[in-house]
Amino acid sequence: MKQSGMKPSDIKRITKIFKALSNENRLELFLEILKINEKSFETECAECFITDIMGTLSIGAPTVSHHMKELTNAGLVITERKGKFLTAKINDELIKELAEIFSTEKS
Amino acid sequence: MKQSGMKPSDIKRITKIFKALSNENRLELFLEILKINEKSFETECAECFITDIMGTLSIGAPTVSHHMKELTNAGLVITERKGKFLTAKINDELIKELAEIFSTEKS
DNA sequence: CTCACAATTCGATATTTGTCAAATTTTATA
DNA sequence: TATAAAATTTGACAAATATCGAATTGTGAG
Repeated sequence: MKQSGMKPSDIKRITKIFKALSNENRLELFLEILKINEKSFETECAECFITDIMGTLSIGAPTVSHHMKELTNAGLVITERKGKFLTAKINDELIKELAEIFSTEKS
Repeated sequence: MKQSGMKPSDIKRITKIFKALSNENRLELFLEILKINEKSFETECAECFITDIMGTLSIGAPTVSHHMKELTNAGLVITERKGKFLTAKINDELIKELAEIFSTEKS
């Protein structure tokens, strides 16, 4: 029961995380990055090229750029520029923290 | 990796859940209900009186009412009227589903 | 060097959201 | 039944958000 005594700053940080996941396009971006992250469990190459994902979404490049920044600011993903391209990978530590919030004794 | 092939309707449903948790006051409401839910694991009385929580928040009754409806609509909590009062308990099934989204092979 | 392409920034706009005060409804009880 | 307390509904409004098109920047390839 990790969430019992939560500091106001934690509340704020966590709402920011959930807000980042509360938009359809942003959630799809995140899940896509998460999927790549899982797939490349054995191989250590867990990077994901954002350009590739873009095609599957019905929004323009400026909006994707904006959404990526929100996912990054929330701490959910870590981005890196590879030449012309932007890559992203999952911040596994944060995911672990989120998993704990939803882990209950009533399994 | 439950989230890989997710239907559009699922995406929408899940964004609604995260949106419900993306506001500070609503998250505090939810966590408070969750705390009661966990505490009363052995005893089967997992209900939580909303009036009691209200005092800890700095918003008025209409806003609390509105927030409770959002948590309910998202499926996170189940409410019931007990006389004059409103009680809420956690929808454990949904919490389990959320836990799965964040469960990763990279434990 | 320049061209093409990926990404970002900027400015604008329509929509959604959080909150409140006032009015209304529900329910227990004096 | 009359009152009070809890909750909800309604209507309003300011603030935040998602998205876009246009302009700009960064980068590798020819």
